[in-house]
Amino acid sequence: MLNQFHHTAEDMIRHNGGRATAGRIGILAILLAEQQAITHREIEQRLPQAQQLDRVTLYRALEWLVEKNLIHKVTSDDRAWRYHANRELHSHQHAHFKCTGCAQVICLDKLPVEANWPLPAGYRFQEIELTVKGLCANCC
Amino acid sequence: MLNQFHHTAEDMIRHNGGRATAGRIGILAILLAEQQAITHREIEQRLPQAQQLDRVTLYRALEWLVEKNLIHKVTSDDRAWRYHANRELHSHQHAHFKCTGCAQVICLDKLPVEANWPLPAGYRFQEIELTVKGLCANCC
DNA sequence: AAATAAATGCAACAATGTTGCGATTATTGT
DNA sequence: ACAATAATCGCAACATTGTTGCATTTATTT
Repeated sequence: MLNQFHHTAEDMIRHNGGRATAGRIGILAILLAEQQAITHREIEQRLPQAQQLDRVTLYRALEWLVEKNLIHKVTSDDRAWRYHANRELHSHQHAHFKCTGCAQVICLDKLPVEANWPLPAGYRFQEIELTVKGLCANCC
Repeated sequence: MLNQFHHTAEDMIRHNGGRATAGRIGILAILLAEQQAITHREIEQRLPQAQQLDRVTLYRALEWLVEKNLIHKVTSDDRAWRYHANRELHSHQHAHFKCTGCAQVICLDKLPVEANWPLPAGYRFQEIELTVKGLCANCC
């Protein structure tokens, strides 16, 4: 199961001209296997004991993966970034849902908001960051 | 000019049954005078030398003001909250704009998104947090 | 002016993230 | 398979933002 993701992860990394290190592969595999966007801390916890990474290495690997557009970063209100693998079905711009009960973050696939946002004169639009807050099925 | 705001600030605080301390009044006056949402740090810088507050006091005053609904907090991607005075024209829910050049944050008054968001079954909607990113007139 | 609850300031801590730099390792060319 | 090399890693130290506990001060009430 996870092996499958390991293989995919390694491919994705090599296709981007990066070194296929155990750390990067492990991290990306975890993010590919995960339905939700998870934090640095949660990634650490999911890494097998045998291959724990230094915190700095983890941050740098995540930074690299974001740069290469293999994963994306979600801003949240608890000052911790969450990460999620990029899949084709996700348009570059999509919304996120955060449960105010358990802090789980999932991606919502559509972003039903026009990019032509009514900004003040002279302002230029770049992107939208949208988080819907509420309670997930478990916390309801 | 700022005196005007001081007066208003004091009124707002007293109407909410809180103590009208120099710190609270000063902070709220600054936020009332400001067009944008500003950080803890920026508030500190705008406070006159004569009445600098302890960092903790500032945080607690802001917390109180948010609680009393006199100001609101804006989540951003740089892990720092920004604060802005509540005005009647702002509906409880509104969007924010953040300039990726100068990090300035302003409030956009409308939130043209229905509250009936298409969430997964069993999920309950609470609120929307929306930030539009781009360049402000100065940074364009 | 005294009593009292509310607000403040200090010290210490917590969480998240970053920088510099020497050590290690994946990859490439032979 | 081996050596060379640049990319990656790990450690230590630091930065930023925010929080907690507790003793002191202060705005308000009586």
